[in-house]
Amino acid sequence: MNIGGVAKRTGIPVKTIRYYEDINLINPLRDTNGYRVFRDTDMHKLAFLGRARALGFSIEDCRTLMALYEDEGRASADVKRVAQEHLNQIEEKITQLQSMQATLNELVSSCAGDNRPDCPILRDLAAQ
Amino acid sequence: MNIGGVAKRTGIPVKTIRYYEDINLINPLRDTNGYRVFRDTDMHKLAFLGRARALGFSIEDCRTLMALYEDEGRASADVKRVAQEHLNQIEEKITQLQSMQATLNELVSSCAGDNRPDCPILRDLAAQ
DNA sequence: GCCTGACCTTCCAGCGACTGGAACCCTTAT
DNA sequence: ATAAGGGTTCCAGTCGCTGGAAGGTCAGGC
Repeated sequence: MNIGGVAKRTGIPVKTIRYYEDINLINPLRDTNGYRVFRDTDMHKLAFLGRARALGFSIEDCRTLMALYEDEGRASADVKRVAQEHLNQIEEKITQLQSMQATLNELVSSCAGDNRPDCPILRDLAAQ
Repeated sequence: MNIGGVAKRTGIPVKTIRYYEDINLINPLRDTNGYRVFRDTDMHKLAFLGRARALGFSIEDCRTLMALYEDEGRASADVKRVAQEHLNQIEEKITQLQSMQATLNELVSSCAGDNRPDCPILRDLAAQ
């Protein structure tokens, strides 16, 4: 299958697929005309990548996870560690965003939002 | 005051301050030796930027907010709109991250994390 | 007057994960 | 023969810094 078909099937943009080849996440064959030819294994890998990326794993994490997936002798502990660390980072990020959200919520709801210049949001940012 | 002192006072790294000048967020004077000289207004601007960035506003939002701050004839509605939009994006991001968190939590807690290869995390990613 | 060390300067490159665009080749249908 | 719709490579840009190289400046001690 050509790259366009793969993009349609996996939902991963053509450019992204090419990029994944560039950074050696996948390694499709080439036709005599130079076109990429994707086998089932390539499609599987892309699907795997798509799901891992959707869970927010970094490209390097994806690389690690794929390697573990292909290593029959892996220890599930290694997989779990990667996932746990990623989960921790997500939780940290959520906490951070929630703190921003709380502050912003307060500021936004205390701002009249009319055509007068007086604004508690700017007052807070200027910390007068 | 020189850039080093400003960095210490505001907590904004030297490199970042120079970058802010580069993109015309601030405009410190220059001494005869070429050193940047920061007035109170520059420090104020930097503090403003620091707080806005800490609330997650993009650099372009910061530019807009600073312009509004300096415009005595502003309408608070304009400020509110910027903040509200930003808040919406933060809330969207939180929702997204929480969904990842839920999935990852399930996967992580269902993985034995021992030295055997069997792993529900990889099974899920492979969607076998 | 010189040395050292801590400042300061500019400029260029790199991060992550794509994305857009230019310039060009291949295939298929009309 | 041509046009549309694939495919290819390569380069540049996104965002907000950050690191490093190469060099100028300043203050204090000898």
